[in-house]
Amino acid sequence: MATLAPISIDPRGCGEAYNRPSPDPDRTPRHPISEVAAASGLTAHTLRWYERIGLLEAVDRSYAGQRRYSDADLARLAFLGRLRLTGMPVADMLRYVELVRAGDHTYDDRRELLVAHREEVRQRLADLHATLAVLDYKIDLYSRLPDAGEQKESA
Amino acid sequence: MATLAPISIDPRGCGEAYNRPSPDPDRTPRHPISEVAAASGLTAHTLRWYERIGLLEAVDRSYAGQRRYSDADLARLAFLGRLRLTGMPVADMLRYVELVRAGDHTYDDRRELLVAHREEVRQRLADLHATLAVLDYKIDLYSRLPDAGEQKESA
DNA sequence: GGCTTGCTTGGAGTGCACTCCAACTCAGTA
DNA sequence: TACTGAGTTGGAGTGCACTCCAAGCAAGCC
Repeated sequence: MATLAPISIDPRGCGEAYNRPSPDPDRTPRHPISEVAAASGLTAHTLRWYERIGLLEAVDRSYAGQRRYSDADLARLAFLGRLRLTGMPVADMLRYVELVRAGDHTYDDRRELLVAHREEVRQRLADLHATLAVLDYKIDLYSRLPDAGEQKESA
Repeated sequence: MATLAPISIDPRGCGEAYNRPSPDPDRTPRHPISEVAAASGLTAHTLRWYERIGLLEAVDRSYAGQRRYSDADLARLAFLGRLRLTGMPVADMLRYVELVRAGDHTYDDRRELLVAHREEVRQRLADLHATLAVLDYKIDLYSRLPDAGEQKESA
């Protein structure tokens, strides 16, 4: 719901980060949930929920059991956030990450899914542009006719 | 929910149609709900619901009690459809039509409301554009690496 | 020790925007 | 006259995506 604040990490890198051939166990800095919430525009609630439903791989924990997000987690989140922000249903996002988890032989399916979403995005862009024109027209109209005090029957 | 099929009437004219100084009782053709549903992309259910909650003025009825939408109704619907399609909450749409009903002294408030929505629309446009770039990047990536059969660990 | 702050959990609750239901009326056709 | 199809109603139900809750734990500070 909240506008997704741009996260510092390039969202393009995320899908790839999923299936890194695990060279070494990722020594990048770790982030507590509050920080990730602030950076991603998602609430801590939502972050936990995404993990619960499988949108996010189980996140690392501190020895006290608290979540510690890696930079790769952030990158995944950034991309997922973009998908969500542009209206992809959570169910489709889930399907996408399941394809990613399934391995390299799902490239075609993943591409197909993204292409379909791109079409949706283009359609929305067109709708928004068209509406922007209408809004400009009406706003201009109202600006030319500032509050007329009162006139004819109104109710 | 359904994509709003473009309605044949210019949506810019609608707000004005609300407060026509009632010159004569509008002799334009009348349309049954099924036709309006098809034209507007809203379901008949939704059209009745909009009327019930006050988004639409009580629509004229045939002598048998069935709704007969005027062209002015269609124009209002076209604009409301645009607002809805671009994410304005129904509550805000309701506020807008209440301002319209309240009379000509609410121009400023109406303009303010539309300006706020225009900002939302612009923000969405920016988000969508940014995401489009990411999608292009990843789709291109998947196109270059078509299904790798299988490789490393996948699960 | 006591307090605050930040985090944990599963399950229940919320808000929005429809969407459907059952029972009904009316118009048109055979 | 029977049937079909399109319309009517208020209230209840649905689906999605969160969002909150209560109860609890651990760390840091006075």
